[in-house]
Amino acid sequence: MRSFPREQIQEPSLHDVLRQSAWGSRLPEDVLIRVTDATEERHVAAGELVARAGAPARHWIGLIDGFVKMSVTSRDGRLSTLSGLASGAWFGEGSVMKAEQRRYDVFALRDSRVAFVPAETFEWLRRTSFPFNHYLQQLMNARMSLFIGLLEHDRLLGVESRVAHALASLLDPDLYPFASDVVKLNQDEVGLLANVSRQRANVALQTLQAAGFIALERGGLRILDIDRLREFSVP
DNA sequence: ACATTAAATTCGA
DNA sequence: TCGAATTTAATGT
Repeated sequence: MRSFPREQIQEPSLHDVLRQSAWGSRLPEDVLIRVTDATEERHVAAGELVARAGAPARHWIGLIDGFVKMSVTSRDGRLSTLSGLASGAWFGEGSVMKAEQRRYDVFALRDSRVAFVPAETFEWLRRTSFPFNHYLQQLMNARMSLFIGLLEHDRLLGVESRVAHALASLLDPDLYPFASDVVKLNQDEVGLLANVSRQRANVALQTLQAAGFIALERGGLRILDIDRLREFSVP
């Protein structure tokens, strides 16, 4: 049999993960235990679906660890990536609250650890917990600014700015409380997020590197100046 | 689209 | 188990 000398790091338990999450940290322990018990956890391999467009939304979904993209396929089969989601992201609350079908496919871009909070539990939290509602408002507000900013960039700005914004959005503290400055995305995946070809993403990334905003590494990059990256705006 | 380079995997002692 | 050889993936132009 083979042995795996490298990856022997113990994963934190689901309960610990939830307790440290942006919303779980606001809840009393007994509530959190109830939520943990109801929540199921899955590992999703890179390339697999986390959620399927058209399926009923029965869960609020948390990305404990990994990277995931939201995308839609149009009727003629064209694929468009709408947004990437990094570790610590909680999403899908919109469809759950409206008790409707999922609007987007969610694909794992790398192996991911995912938590599924049942809709009933989610609704119970909404009915009973003030702090949880406060968190939800903050989350939805952060998402709103993200998408408005996205539209703005998409329509008015050039490729380097779109790439810059796509990267900056991955460090949004409201959406990803535990984000590190190391973004483990290859240039292909950066291209997907900014809606540009891999080759063009490469050129844009090098421009951003020359400006001192990021440092390129193999298989990823390091964010050096998040503020200037966020504000970077050229037509 | 092609060339280069870094990383991962296989192979042979 | 070590390092050289080969394959594969990411990057740069």
